Amino acid sequence: MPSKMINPEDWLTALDESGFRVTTVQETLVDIFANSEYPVSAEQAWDVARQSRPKTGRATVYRMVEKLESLGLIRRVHGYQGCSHFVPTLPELMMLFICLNCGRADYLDSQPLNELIQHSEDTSGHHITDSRLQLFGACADCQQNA
Amino acid sequence: MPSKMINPEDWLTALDESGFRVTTVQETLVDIFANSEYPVSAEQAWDVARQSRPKTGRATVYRMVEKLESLGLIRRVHGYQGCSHFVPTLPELMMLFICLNCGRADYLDSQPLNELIQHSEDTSGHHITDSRLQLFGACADCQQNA
DNA sequence: TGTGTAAATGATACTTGGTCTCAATAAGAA
DNA sequence: TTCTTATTGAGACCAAGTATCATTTACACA
Repeated sequence: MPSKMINPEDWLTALDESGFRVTTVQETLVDIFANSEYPVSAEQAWDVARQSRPKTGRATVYRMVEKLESLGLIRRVHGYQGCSHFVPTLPELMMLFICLNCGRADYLDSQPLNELIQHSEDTSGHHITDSRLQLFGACADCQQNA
Repeated sequence: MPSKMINPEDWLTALDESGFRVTTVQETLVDIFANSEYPVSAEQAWDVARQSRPKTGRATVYRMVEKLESLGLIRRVHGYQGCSHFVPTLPELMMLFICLNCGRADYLDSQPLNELIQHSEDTSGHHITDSRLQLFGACADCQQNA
């Protein structure tokens, strides 16, 4: 489902426009992260990358993850097999749901979260600049097939 | 603020009732985690524990963190200096705010989160069994003193 | 279409956070 | 007080992630 709205070409353009050189490793890694419905860790991406590009270095993968994260193209998934997996970012859909059965990621409309944050700011007096919401459970498909 | 509602004695009782033996290290570590307003990591707790109990072992601290977390007495803070810090759990106040300036943790009423989860279940068809919400920003105090 | 230069890469050494093992210690039931 | 067993401390170990540095490659410009 994310793949419908995520275009690896756009990621390469974003990297290019941020002054990074576009290399073949980058293309390989962008494809891996942009096209998965499941959260992907750096180590997993490294394994996959080496299938088509055996000399890919470990550090290169970590460096790439850092770039993609800093450009906001991927985001870290917390509390699912540790905290080292990433999914593509969809700005208007920042409420992330992970199915504990099949592992698939789904993205939910952020509007309710925005309202919650607004309400929390009003009642607590804190100024909220960043938020992290993740939901876990059984996805609609997995409930049907249970 | 959490200290007002958290009683280290209750933690020791909970450990006892779960069949764990109550030892002096446990008392030391329970005090450390229960009394801090700031998120505490296992390594930090180890450092503090050794000030009063120099022979405290590293593994012991990690084992204790595991017990406290499994009993739901502490919870992990994600995305603040990594994901290895813990704060006491306050069941009705599961919306955690961390001030990026002073580092203090504040707990907000979970009711808005419960409603958000209910709404998300209804609209997505997923069955949500667990959630994680964290807010970051500048706390009321730090805004005043800025 | 080459060439120079700086960025990116790969190999590998290293660090850090966390786990495992096992002999010694200590809690608490009898 | 004694016996049993959970807990502990020390240190070896492991895996994820970072740093270093010589080599390679993108790409600006001639």
